[in-house]
Amino acid sequence: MSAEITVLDRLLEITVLLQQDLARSFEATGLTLARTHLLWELRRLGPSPQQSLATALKVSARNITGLVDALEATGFVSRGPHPTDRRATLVALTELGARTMSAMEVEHAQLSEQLVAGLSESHVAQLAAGLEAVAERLRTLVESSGSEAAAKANQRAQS
Amino acid sequence: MSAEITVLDRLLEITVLLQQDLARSFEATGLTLARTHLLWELRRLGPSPQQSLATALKVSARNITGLVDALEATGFVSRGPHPTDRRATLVALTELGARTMSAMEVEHAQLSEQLVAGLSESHVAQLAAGLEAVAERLRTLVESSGSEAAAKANQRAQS
DNA sequence: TATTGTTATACTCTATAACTATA
DNA sequence: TATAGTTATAGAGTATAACAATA
Repeated sequence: MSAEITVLDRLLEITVLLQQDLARSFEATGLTLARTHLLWELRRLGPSPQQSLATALKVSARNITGLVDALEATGFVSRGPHPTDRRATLVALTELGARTMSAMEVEHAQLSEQLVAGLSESHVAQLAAGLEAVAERLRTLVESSGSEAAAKANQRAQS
Repeated sequence: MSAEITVLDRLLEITVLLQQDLARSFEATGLTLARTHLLWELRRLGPSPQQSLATALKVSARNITGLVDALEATGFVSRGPHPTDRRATLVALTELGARTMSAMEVEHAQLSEQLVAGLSESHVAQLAAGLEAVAERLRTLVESSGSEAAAKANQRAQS
């Protein structure tokens, strides 16, 4: 019983620590978490209309406008015309943006190794499997909450 | 090599999912993450001066003023005089605040169980041990970055 | 009519600096 | 002099709603 609580508590602790570590690695570039997240997706997707980024980041279109404004002003991305849709703009990584993301990818790989340094192959495999199981349960919870959220809110509002 | 990457990537995914799930559970109460965090600490510490809360949450005193303002306006906490130091105010949970935190504690326990539901006792124990190892490495990284951060920033600024 | 992106507006979290009242 | 909390100011992230240009 207390063992289960420990897993969640450890995950919450790790959540905080990971964010601190990521924030530290951004400091040197002047980037923030939200802006880096956008760059990271852009590297994965290639040049994209803002609408695609809004969907990928699960964030409003207005929010993307602001993030791209800031990233454009600091030289990490550029806006260009969409080849076929004149309503849309294509956001692309600049050379600086691409270089920054490459460096971040290296740091990501280093952190991956450091996190499990000293653990045996089999322990790492077990850990990965356990995390996959936890992630699967969380995915189910979050997805199902989409439909339950409204019902719950109504329930409590009436009580 | 790719196994290590999987552990970090899983943790990052879980980080996002956990925050979504927590946000969902706040929705019903009208609380936000930052305000709930304050209430959670208050429940642990008991009635506290704002300065103690600033230290516990690792956040500026100004920030605490804003959070307590909002929580006071919505009835979750109350401000009272400090018995011996007339400069300080004592922040305490109201009956609503205490009731809300009790409910949240129950949800926390339920989530703990759901996360590892279906896993055997020994798997859960292994998972907890693996997470403890990862957390330990992260703690070391974040602590050491405190002194390294300045040096790294200088390095990159010069290159 | 529907979609893309922007302007307008607003709220939350966060920080630093200056100031007041007390220690 | 130092500390607790507030006011003043600022910036980042987020959201909804109204609007223009284009599909």
